[in-house]
Amino acid sequence: MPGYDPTDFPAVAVTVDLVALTVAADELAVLVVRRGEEPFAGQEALPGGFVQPDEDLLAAAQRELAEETGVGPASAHLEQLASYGTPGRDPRMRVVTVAHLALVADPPAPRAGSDAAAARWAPVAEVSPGLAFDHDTVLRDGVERARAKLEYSSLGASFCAPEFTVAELRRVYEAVWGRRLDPRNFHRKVTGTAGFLEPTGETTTRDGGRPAQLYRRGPAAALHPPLLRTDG
Amino acid sequence: MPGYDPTDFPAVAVTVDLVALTVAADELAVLVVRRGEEPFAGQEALPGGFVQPDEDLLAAAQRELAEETGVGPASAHLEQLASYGTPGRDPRMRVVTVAHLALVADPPAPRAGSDAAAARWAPVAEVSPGLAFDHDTVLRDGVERARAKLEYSSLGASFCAPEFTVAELRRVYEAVWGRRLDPRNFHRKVTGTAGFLEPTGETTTRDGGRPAQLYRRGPAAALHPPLLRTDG
DNA sequence: CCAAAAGTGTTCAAAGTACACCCATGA
DNA sequence: TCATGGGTGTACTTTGAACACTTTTGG
Repeated sequence: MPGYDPTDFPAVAVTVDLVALTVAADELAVLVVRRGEEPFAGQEALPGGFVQPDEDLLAAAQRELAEETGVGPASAHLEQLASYGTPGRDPRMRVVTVAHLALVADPPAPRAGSDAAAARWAPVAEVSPGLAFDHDTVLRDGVERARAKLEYSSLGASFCAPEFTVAELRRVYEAVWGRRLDPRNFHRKVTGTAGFLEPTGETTTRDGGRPAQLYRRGPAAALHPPLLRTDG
Repeated sequence: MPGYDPTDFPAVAVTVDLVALTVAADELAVLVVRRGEEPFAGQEALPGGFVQPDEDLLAAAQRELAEETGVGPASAHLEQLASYGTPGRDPRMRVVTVAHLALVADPPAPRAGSDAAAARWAPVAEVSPGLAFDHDTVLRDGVERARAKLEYSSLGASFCAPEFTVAELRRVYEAVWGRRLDPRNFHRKVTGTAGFLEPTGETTTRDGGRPAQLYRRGPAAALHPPLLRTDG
């Protein structure tokens, strides 16, 4: 391994890409931007950009998320997903991208004024085959990660407002997994798991029916046993 | 996002690092190399190196693994782990490393003749606090990933020779998890899960006791329900 | 009153856990 | 013979799954 010098190693650009997911209208949606330039001009792509010289990878992803949606670090879950660096994935030059997964609570209207002209939240199935670069693969990996994480963590609450009902949380699970869940067993499961939910003491009737308890996300990370395999 | 030009984006080097694990003497061991130059000269580090201009990330990791151990792609499981790019993690310049996790069956004597002079398989606890760069973190993440994957896949067999007994496989699990398992329930579990093991029809007495059936790894990926929480 | 949704109780089946027990081998 | 480890059977407990049922709101 020779000494490090800019001429010693290949020219590689490092970017961060975002798989930003939200649940809107009981459907899993992803943030995409319309490309204005070649390559893939006119096609949609995941938002992304260069990592700045003194910027951590996660910080770069946070910056991108804020730029495209206005969502700050406090209102979304953000974690690294995987890196993609196949030669030729960007025809212009060698680009290694570190993809990140963001779970966003409320679908705030994407800011049209920023550098990414036309950003929008689109149902995953609507854009999924058809994204630029290798972003179909990246999106698939992100959705798969999100599905897996709901099963053994309390991350599903990241898709909900700070205070939410069990029914709202259940609709998140149903949207992400694409499967109906038994409301009664779901209720028993999430309220019966220590640390998963924190009751606020207040109730609401916004779902219809009788007043429902409002909860906040609890500190628990584990839900481990397979969470409800059935439908209702 | 401006056009791509080597002067437009920060100079970043991309490397691959390896968390190569094996089970030797009923203990989880990791491949480390002794550094000969600054920074961290004299300290041990995970093996790694630059990604070549037209080389895929996984291919680069395969090359590194072969260079350091002589192990080819067929005899080891290799997957991407995560990327680490905190500014300053390498004092010389900005380096983003894509860490990979390798599970190696037999601990072949590391090749001393290669560019990494002194490579060795060391018990994880022996080197763990004390590695160069941020490699303690990388190693911790790799071990955590390995532990998790054993629970819901048949990857444990990657630590065994092509043909192995249930007892050998159990010792792998015990080494990785650092916990004793009930031999009888373990046997029932792995032989009772469809696709997990493939009997070869032959037996051996190398473990002592009565002749034991030899198995190969089956195609199954899922083991899902929590695999044995108890000790013997 | 009726529909809809929250929340509880009950029952059944499946899976993990503990452990007694037998079998085959080598020393 | 005895110690060692492979392999089977069995009983107990926990958990998921299905579903009947009551309660409380809005229309």
